[in-house]
Amino acid sequence: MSTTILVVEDEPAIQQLLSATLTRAGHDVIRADDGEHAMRLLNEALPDLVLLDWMLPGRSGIDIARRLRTEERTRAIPIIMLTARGDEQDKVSGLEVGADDYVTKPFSPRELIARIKAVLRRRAPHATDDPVELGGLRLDPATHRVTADDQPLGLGPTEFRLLCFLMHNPERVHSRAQLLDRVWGDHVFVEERTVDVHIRRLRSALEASGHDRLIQTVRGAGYRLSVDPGPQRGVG
Amino acid sequence: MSTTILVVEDEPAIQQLLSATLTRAGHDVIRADDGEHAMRLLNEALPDLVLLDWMLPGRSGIDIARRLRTEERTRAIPIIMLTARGDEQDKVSGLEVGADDYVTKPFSPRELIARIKAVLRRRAPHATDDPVELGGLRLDPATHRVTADDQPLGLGPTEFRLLCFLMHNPERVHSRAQLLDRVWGDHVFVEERTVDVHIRRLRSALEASGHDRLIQTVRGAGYRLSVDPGPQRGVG
DNA sequence: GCCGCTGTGTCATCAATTTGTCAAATGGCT
DNA sequence: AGCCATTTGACAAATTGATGACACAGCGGC
Repeated sequence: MSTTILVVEDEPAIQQLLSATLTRAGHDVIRADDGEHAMRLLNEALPDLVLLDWMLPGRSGIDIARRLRTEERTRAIPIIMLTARGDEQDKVSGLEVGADDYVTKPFSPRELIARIKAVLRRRAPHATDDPVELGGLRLDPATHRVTADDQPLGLGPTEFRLLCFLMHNPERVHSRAQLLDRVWGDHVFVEERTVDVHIRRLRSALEASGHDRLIQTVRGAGYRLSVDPGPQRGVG
Repeated sequence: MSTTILVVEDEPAIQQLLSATLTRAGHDVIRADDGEHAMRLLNEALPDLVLLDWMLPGRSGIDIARRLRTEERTRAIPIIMLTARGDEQDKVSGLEVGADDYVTKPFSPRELIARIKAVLRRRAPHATDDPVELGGLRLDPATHRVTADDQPLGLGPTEFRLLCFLMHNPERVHSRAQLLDRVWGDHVFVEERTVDVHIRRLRSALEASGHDRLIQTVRGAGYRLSVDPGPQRGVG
């Protein structure tokens, strides 16, 4: 998970703790000691999420949040605020300004991580939940079911994702690199040949119903999902 | 999105917050301070959705919900209730009366918007407080009873809510995170693995009658309630 | 107030699947 | 035939889910 988190916290000890916790959880961390500092950093690069202490010297947390929400460029960035325990007023004002969630001090690292994860997940646009159908093959993301001519198929998680991607982007050749990016995730370190293996696994699952012919190999280029078998070599 | 939302909330600050949040999200807002007020507004024009505080002075939220569900004219209007955090009884009674969803206070605006959107999207299904039945399993929100082939079952509170949610949303695969959100509540902090444990408890309660097979594990995705056992891995 | 219950959330551990890689086999193309 | 790209079968490591045990908080009875 290569998400960058901006931590705005004046107390060095807490800042250190936050930073360590987040780093250990696999996030990149940028730190700011106060509002001014935070604003400067925000001008350089936009983080994926802002973790904001509500009680800051000078410009208070609420100011920063408000400003983030005002400007077009930063409006979409999720904000999690750190508040003192039991300060209801903080929570209300924070949520009013548009914070996405809050964590009360003292916080448990696990809880912090969990909330960050939850917020990031919530903001992820829902991948289309509509069923796709093609050449007798039917895949329903919502129920996580696949049928070939109404016969249920059992696929492993990766095969499912692979087929899901192919069915949403049929009639197009996808290189192995593209498939790795889109199906496996951004920058995972996996051999390109591994794609072959999963294509094979997917094919053998489709074999029983003869739907394996939908997955075509384009020599030197990649794979394609198509009802049309395509021309044979030398044939018009 | 020109949806009109009726907000029923007695506390001015919260009402203000709700109104601001909803307006910013592009909804039209009508406000009522109490049950009577709400009823008067409902006589004038029907909103597309009602956001209802469960704890109201005078006529309680549950009364309003019940009345909305009773009258033909208002029966189809989706209801989202606002409950205090962790009030189990509220959640259960809310489901009984037929609320479509609930949000616990304090709530995050983003979450609220998301739930409203979700409810509006699926507006159609969701029987009210009628008993749900599926594959010989029968759950009656009104009496808080569950039977398997007419044999009464004893379930703990959480297991009941879990089963209730699953039976209202069958076939669909729910990730652990989604289940935590929908069954446990908004701002609770529990491990995702805990869902496994409760699924197991629910299963062992259903085991005696063999209904545990209704609860299916979808590896890498979550859980699903369905009569259709689904295929084994690799089988066509 | 004390005590035993019930319901919950966490863990540690075990079992089952899934997955990334290799290396050898296959097959197309020139 | 010779060169490559792709297909396949086999494997060991890594994930992921199922289970049983446990500690603890809340509750009601005594």
